Amino acid sequence: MRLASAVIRKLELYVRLSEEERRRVTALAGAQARRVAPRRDLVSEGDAPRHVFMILDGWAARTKMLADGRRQIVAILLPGDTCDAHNYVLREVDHSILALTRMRVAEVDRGELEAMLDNSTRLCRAFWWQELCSAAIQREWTLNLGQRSAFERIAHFLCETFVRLQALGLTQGNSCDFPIVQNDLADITGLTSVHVNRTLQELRRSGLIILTNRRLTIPDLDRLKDVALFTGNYLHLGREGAHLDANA
Amino acid sequence: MRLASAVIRKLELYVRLSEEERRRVTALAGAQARRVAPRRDLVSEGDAPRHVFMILDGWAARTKMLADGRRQIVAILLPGDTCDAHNYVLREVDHSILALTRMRVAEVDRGELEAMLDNSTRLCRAFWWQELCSAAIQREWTLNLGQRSAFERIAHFLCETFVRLQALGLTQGNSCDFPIVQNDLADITGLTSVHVNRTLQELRRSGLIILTNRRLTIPDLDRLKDVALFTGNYLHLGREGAHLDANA
DNA sequence: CGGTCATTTGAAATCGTTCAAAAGGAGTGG
DNA sequence: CCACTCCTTTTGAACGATTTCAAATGACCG
Repeated sequence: MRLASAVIRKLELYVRLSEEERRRVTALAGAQARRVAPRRDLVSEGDAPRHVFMILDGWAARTKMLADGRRQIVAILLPGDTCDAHNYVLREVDHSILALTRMRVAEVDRGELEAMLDNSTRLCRAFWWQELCSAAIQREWTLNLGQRSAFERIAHFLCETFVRLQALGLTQGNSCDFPIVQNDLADITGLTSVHVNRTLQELRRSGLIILTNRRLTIPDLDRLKDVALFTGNYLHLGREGAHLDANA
Repeated sequence: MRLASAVIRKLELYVRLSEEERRRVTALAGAQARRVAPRRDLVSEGDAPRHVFMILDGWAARTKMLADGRRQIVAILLPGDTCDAHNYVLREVDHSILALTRMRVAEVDRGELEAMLDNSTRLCRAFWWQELCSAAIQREWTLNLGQRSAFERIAHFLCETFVRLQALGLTQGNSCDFPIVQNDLADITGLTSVHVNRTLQELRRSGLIILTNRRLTIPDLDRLKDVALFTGNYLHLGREGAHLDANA
């Protein structure tokens, strides 16, 4: 099943899985796949947690709203991401998940996921690792919003997203799909869309990025990282579970 | 042992524990207690994760730094908080933990913690719940920094902290200890300390808070919540695990 | 009583917002 | 294939929130 390949690739950023483990993940993710149209909510604030979502394809955003309508995107979910694996502990979710593009999502039954994890320490660890990485990204976003200027902030988001995609094999050379519109970018960075627009122009003028037609090119990633004060350490992409590899 | 009482109280915000479970937690937390002086790092960025920390007493901050020295406090840790229960999965930590006050901390061996959790689904769930709450708070901080004005932002932080303390029984009527200096408040809210100072004055002038001598009084919490656009839903303090209560 | 750290104040500069409108795509139905 | 609509991007000018820099004041500790 090609469908679940992003999920497997994501897990294997942490640890190499056995054939059997890969088969199981594939079966689980493939069985309950569903299509979602862009701009649709996968989950709405206040819902009781139902299933665990695995993103097979497409981009989504975790969003939070204030009573007066102000909206913040608090996380971007990319192919391979599993979200809310343990949320069933809570009574209701405190945020929404919004499809940014056309998507394919597996809505996994939590019991089945647990059964799978009970059978494999390695998988269990790999899912743990994912969750810790999301938490680390969330902390980095806090830093991003609190300390970086608009210019650095947008540059940082672009670096982060590019590196995340790269790890999954979803980049082509120094470019990648980038389906996020300026309005969303504003909700990600806590800026107005007007200022996002001007700042993007500045990034373009500096030759740091090329962004047209929902496609992003970063001619010199190291230079962009520099201006963004980006270090990838918090993404924990160094195959940190390699000592647990199957068949090693 | 009085020492671990905050830890127990925190866990019991989620689910009522059995005598036996309480005894175990107490033993675990009490055995490896340690004092920490204010302004000392408990954990430094780049360290390999060692133990799990349980805060018995005092306040701490999770901090992240940029290469040029800018610093952001990404979370406040209060008595009863357990941090980094599962961090051992990662190679190195991507942030520091700084004591804001004199503290008492239990440095728990991860194996012992796991052994305890293996023996009790209820405890396991309760620790889960804690971790999910921290993640929810982290998301709320992202919203806070991205969307709220300086005035709302500080008000929101004060609400959140007061409510968290209240849940632990660490408030006295409408006031509580508040050991955070304006400089730290600046690093929490992503503002300059000068602006924090002015905004605090504004909050005082509006009669929303009284803050002197490391002591915070909130004459009308509902009013403060209103101006902060604060809703406590993300703190998940509704005894959400009550259906799992021991002896119920 | 001196020293260190935290709070407060002022004035000028800057970054980012606001409001309003124009220009540029992309898709749809006639 | 054109006309129309909707959505996204871009532009301008004025305004406002927050920062910066520098210095004074106040509180606490040894």
